[in-house]
Order: sequence, then C-alpha cells, then structure tokens
Amino acid sequence: MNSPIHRTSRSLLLSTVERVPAAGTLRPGQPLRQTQEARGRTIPEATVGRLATYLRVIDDILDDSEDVISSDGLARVCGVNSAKLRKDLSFLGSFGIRGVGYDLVNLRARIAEVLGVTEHRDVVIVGLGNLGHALAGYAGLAARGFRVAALFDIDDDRLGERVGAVSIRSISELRGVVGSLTAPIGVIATPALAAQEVADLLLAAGVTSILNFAPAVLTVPCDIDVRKVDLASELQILSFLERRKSGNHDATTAREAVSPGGAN
Amino acid sequence: MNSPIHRTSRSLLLSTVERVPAAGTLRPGQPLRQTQEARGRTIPEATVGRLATYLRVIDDILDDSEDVISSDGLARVCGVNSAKLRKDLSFLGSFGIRGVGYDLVNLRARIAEVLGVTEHRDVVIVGLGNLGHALAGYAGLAARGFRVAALFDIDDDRLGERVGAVSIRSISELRGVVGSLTAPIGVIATPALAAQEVADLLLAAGVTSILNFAPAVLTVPCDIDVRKVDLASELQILSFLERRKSGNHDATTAREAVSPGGAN
DNA sequence: TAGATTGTTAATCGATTAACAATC
DNA sequence: TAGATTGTTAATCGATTAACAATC
Repeated sequence: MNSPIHRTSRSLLLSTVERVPAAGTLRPGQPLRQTQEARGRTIPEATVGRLATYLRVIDDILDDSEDVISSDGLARVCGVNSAKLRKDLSFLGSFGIRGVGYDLVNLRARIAEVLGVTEHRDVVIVGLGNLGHALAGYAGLAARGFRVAALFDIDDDRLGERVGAVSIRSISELRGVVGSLTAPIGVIATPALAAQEVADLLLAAGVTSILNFAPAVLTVPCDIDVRKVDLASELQILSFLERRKSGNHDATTAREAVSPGGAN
Repeated sequence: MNSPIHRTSRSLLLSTVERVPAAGTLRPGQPLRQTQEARGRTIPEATVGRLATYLRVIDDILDDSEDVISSDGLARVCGVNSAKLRKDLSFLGSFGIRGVGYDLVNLRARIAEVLGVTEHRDVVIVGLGNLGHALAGYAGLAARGFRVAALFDIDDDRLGERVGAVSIRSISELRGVVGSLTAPIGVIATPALAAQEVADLLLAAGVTSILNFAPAVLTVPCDIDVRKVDLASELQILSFLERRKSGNHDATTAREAVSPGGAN
C-alpha cells in the first residue's frame, strides 16, 4: 500500500557505491594493492546464483573424487565455462593453488560460509496445497541448510495435519509464531489472489525475504527481497525458444505488427 | 554421453549475427528505414521472460480496467520500470498509440502470438511425487496455454492413478507416447539421481525443451533448451542477500579467505 | 626446471535506464 | 493547439569470456 513497487530481486547489489577504480595494469614490482581491494567488492548477483550450484555439485562429488579439483574439471560437472567459474571463485578470495586446483573441502566450506548456510536457516511456508506439501516435504531442504520451522494455511480443515515433523497452523497464528523465529524466509504457495495479503502478513511479522510461487506481482517495500518462481512463465519461455529454433519467423521478428495506421 | 555440456538457457539468442548497425541519429526528413530493421532483431532472453509476466498481468486486468493502458500504468502493476517495458514492447513491433497508450486486447494478442501460446502446447511430466502431483494439478497451466498430455512414473504402484483427467503411465511407455505428441515440453520432477536418465529418455523420444526441477546438472546436446528451477538455490540466494542487508561483512567481502600461505 | 592451473585483465557483449524527439 | 505518451537513442552498468602473466 504505502510502499514503492519492488523490482523482483535479480539486481540487488548493495553499495555499488564502493566500486574499485580501474587502477591500470599491474606492473612487476608494484605491490598487489589491487588484489586486496578486489576482495572488498560486492559479489555479483549472477555469481551468487551459481555459487549455490557449485555448492550442491561439490557435495555430490565430495566422496567419490579426489581431494582437489581444477576449475576446468569443476566447471565441466557444473555445466559452466571455466573462466566464469574462476572469476566467480575469485570473489571469495583466492585459495586455489596454481598448477594444482582447488581443495574441495576448503572450497565447500568457503562457499557455504559466504552463502550463509553454515547453520540452518528457518523457513515458513504459507499455503499447504499440493505445492506447499511438496515444498514442506522436500528432503533436500535440510541437506542444503534450511529448516521448515512452521506451516500455515487458511483452511481450517488442514489445521493440525502434519507434514513431516511439522503440523499445519492457522494463519491467525502466523504473526506470533513467525515473530519468535530468527530471520525466517517466507515461502508463499497460495493461489495468486491470496499472495499479496499473505505477503503483507509476513512483512508485518518481520519477514524480510520472500520466495513467491504464486503467479502474482507482489508489492513490498524496497528493502525486502522477493524472488519468484513461476512455472507457466518458464514453460512459455521454453515455448518461445522452441519456436525460434524451428525457424518460426514470428518468434524472432515482428513484421506483421498490429500497428494501427502502420504501413504494412 | 556424446554431447557437449549445455549451458542452461539464459543466453540463447539466435543469430546475434544479424545485428542492427548503429545508424546514427534519426534526422527530420530521413525515411524511417531503421524502424523497419529494428523489427528484424531477435528478442533478448530477458525480454522474453518479462513478456510472460506482462501477458499474465494483462489477463488479470483485462476485465476490470479501461481498454487502453499507458506504459507507466502497466509497468506499475507489473513491477518494472516503464522505460524497460516500452523497450520490451518495441521488440514486438510498434502498435502503441502516442499520447494515448496501448490497446490491451491488441497487446495481449500480440504477446501471446510472439510467445507462441495462441494454441495449447503439450507438456509431459516425469516423476509423480509431491512436486509432480502439484505441477500436474496446477490449474493455471491450461489458462496459460499448456495441456498436461501425459504423466510418467517409475513406481509401478502409481500406475493408472489419475491426476485430473490424466492417468499415470509406466516409464516404459514414455518413448511411444511422447513420440506421438507434437513438440511436447518435458518436465522432470524426479529425484536428482534419476534426472539425467530421464532427460536421456525424453531426448530419445524427441523432446527438445526441458524444464528441470531436480537438483542436478543435466548434460544435453546444445540444441536442446533446458531451464532449471531449484528451490534450495533460490533460498540460498535469499539467505545471502539477507546477510548482506544485515551488514554481515562476510557476505560482501572475503577478508579471511582460507588462502594457504596467504598473509592474514 | 617444465608443466599445469590459478587469478586477473581487458575486450566484448547484453541489459537497464533516463531523456527526448516524434506524434497521437 | 496543448498535453500526453510512445518509440528510440545513447549512456551506463553488469556479465561473459578469451587470453595470459603469475606462480605452484
């Protein structure tokens, strides 16, 4: 209501202010001042997204592989360019070993540290339909640093039902329960029509990060982070790319635009 | 196996080749040649993603609003910058009316046309756990141009079970059933360990677009489009942004890097 | 040392945005 | 006409990538 529309995450780099001035080329003998300063840079959003992937992949290969992996090897299993991977890792500080590679245990620890998943983070889910149940029951959550702390639904019939070890509570309890948690992430898995209302409730209870599965644009204050997952949008993007692949010109060009009065 | 690793979508602009040469500033009297050429440009991936949002929002407001909307008004309800919205729409051809705005019905039709959602597109879902059920039962799919054409699971106990109007089939039927559909999109909602195998089956059956919900990196030929939704990654990104907001320096800088031999 | 691989630079590309001429 | 709003430009910013000096 009283808050500016929030552009759904993606570009939330803080303090672009303190950017590193291009300090010219390093010369032999020159102290590595720049290296120090580069460490102070903010981590780009795109990099943060990939760090989560690296962390998961490293967990997958920690057992069955060597202690050390090269950027090339890790990039291959992560499906990214190795230059990009090295650049991403350079934001964490440099602890690869030239001529050798990265120590997997160190690397894992450092990424987890930067992402803040060294201890478990609370998650509350609102809306326990099919999707909410799926999210609440997702075993991977605990493995990746999260704990389902509470579940809420507006439907009284669902009250008390247990999903895993957590039982479903009434929306009316949201404020109190969420208020007692430490910086929980709110997950909205309600129908679109309820999404804004639920978001307002979460904000009022002190939540500052929201993951929104409802196909609705949320209006929140600009210091609140919102990320959105929209199944149909993903499918539509695939649909578009498919058409473009198959050479459908309408997908790439716009000849027959419905321009009123335009020269067709 | 024999295919190069595929970088998960995002940057699949075709024919960057035919880019429009910067043709200087338009001058009065100069014919609008450039306008014609600009129409031939490929639509940026970022724009395609937002078009899906615009389409949904327009559907939401088609009834209760005026026939025409300004870029400012639409941008507000879509949660984006109005300059960005105008730029996005300019890729569809110009059919806004200066001084007035965009005709909502025209705009909706044109976006749907470009996205290729004018007729229903088939979707097949593999893996009918909680998530698969949620996706299969998602009512919004039909409204946004998709049809759940088939469901597959490896668990024989689920065989024949119906989700909506569609019954679950054995994986062994996948090739035949999918082969009989027209360019279906494959959705992977299996555990991570099964994801690559399922992807291979889908590819063998002729699928060229995949939406992957399993937390696993898929290796596919580079002419195949893969998009990925990873719940835990989204949460980890929010987690990181939260830490950065609260001034945790480790989230923005990397001072105490575990650099072996580094001067701490 | 020779070979290998990192960390960084710089070129390039793509995306965002303010500003404004065109024009309804 | 005057006011309003589009469509486009150009500046800027962010992301990607090849290349290579540094160095293990």
